[in-house]
Amino acid sequence: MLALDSEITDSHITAFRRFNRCYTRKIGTLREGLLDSEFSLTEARVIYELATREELTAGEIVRELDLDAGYLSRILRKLEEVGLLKRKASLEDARQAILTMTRRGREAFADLNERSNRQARSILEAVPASKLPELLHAMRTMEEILSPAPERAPYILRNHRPGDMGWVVYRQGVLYAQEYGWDETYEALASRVVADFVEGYDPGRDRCWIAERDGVPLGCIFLVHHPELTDTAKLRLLHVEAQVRGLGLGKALVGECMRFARAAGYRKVTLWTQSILTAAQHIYRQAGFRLVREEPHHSFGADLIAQTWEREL
Amino acid sequence: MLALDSEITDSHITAFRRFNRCYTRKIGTLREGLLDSEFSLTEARVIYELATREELTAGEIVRELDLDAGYLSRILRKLEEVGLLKRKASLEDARQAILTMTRRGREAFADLNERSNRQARSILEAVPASKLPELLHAMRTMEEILSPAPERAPYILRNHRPGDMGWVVYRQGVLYAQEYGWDETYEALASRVVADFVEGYDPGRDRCWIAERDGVPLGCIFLVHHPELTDTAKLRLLHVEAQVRGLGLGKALVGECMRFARAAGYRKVTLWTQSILTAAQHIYRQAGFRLVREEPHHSFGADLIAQTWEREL
DNA sequence: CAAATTATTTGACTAAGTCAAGCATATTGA
DNA sequence: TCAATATGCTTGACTTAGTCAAATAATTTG
Repeated sequence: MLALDSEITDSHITAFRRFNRCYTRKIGTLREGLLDSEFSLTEARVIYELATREELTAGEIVRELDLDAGYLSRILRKLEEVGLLKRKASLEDARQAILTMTRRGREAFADLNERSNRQARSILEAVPASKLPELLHAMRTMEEILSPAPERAPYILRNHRPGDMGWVVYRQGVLYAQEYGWDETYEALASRVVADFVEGYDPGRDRCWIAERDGVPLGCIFLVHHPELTDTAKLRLLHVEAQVRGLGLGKALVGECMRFARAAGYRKVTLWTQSILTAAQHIYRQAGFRLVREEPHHSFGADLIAQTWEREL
Repeated sequence: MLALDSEITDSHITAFRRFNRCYTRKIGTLREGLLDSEFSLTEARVIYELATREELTAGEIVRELDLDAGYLSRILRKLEEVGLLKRKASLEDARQAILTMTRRGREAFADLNERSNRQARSILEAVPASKLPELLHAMRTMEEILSPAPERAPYILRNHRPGDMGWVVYRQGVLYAQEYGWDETYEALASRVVADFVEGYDPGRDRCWIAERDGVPLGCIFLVHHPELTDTAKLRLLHVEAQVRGLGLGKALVGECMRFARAAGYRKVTLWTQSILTAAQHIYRQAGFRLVREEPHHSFGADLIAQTWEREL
């Protein structure tokens, strides 16, 4: 298609430029924080590179920060003169010098870093707490789309802590209301499940995992002991936030669960789900579960088919 | 953890700063587009102001763009010399001059604009077409969150809908964990309360209000019928988000509750709270409640004094 | 109407960055 | 092998962007 070799319209460009204006203004305030330090913005960027990556050469910094080589040369001399930086001869190439920060250099970096953190914090503090996850997610999205960085966004799995139980009920309530129109009785059910989990919590037999990135929760799963059968565990409340689906997060959560179940000595894991939650079914099947029972019912304001899945360990 | 008065963690700050680094770099390439034009970035900003807003004075530009007055003075002289700008005497104040672009000035602006558009387009063209909507959505999200909303929308009180129950548990869990170090058993309790509310919901006797602004929930309150006493209601789960305290939201929520309680025919409203929640006590007292009982207990991982308050209607 | 304030201009200055030439070392190809 | 060329870094000379304080003229205030 020759004529339309892009789908970019004027309104896209307008939106993009409007964002730039808005963000440039925000960033302007960030710079002010460095203003009373003894380093210029560029010097601070150089110090950042030197401090966060060991054994650099001048050329690497030039390429990384896209600086003029002469300018950098002077900056490095200044840093060396004030004792923040040491050069040592490179064995591979006598034209280069290996740059390393001195202890004082690392201190200067720590100070700059602290300043920047405070600046960043002051901006984030002005954001309503409820909007913070949304903001951080939007930033991450932009980064991943704009920068060709191929590395897959890392997430971490951690156990629950205060705040998580409510988050689970909250997000699942919103999610299932949005996607399937379930009413608040689902939240009531989820509330009961988390309440039971917390009150009956036995660290050897129960566990909750929260998947998190940049301090923002992305998904969760629970493994709880069966009320009657000692050798059976129940997998509950699996969900993955809509924006991060397709990264294998669900699979990772279930995998973590199964590892724990095995280590805890369970012989069997069961789970209860709904037929319309097809993405989850795929994950369960992959994890070795099989569907053992189906049953129509009316719950959460909808007609559903409940499913029971099982897997022997 | 020290008394955290915000929920901003190191990982949030790291993520924010990582985005800034990434985006600063992107913006750097945007500037290059102006490099081969005859105007500096600041000159371009001045031209933008002059072209998009008629009848400016120098002082207005100084305030709008936060420039040094002397610097601006020289920029304006340059623009006038090359024939982009005309000054005419102000009738109101002879010290000022009214600045207007000439036809050539508007052409120069159109040219700059075109350049910026091409730059923006070239960045957007590098984005896979399938990711474009996601990118633009993320930008708009950031803008809306970061830039101070122009109109101060007042809050509204509305009844609950799907998503709210979970939000209540979530926010209260986070709030009390942060402010008082309560553990997740508080969330378990709140979960049970909302579950009971939903399952026993009787529209004539029970109600939940969510305070909301711009679609963002800010606080909540519940009024539920007493399990045994027909003429008694219980007020539960009052909370106001930290950022909007001091606006009288708590008072408004309790007031709404009391109006409903009267209309529903209750003769008495009781509530159970903790002695450390002093801000709430003030609201209860103002609303005509009186403290009838205190009792020490250990709950939510803390030593507390429970209070029962009552008010006859 | 004098004193204080405001809007703008001017002169003197500095910080930040660019460009090109130069030097020493490395690499390449006849 | 060695001359030609490329690379890594430095230096000098320069420009551009921006700051600061004093000056000037008009306006407002007590």
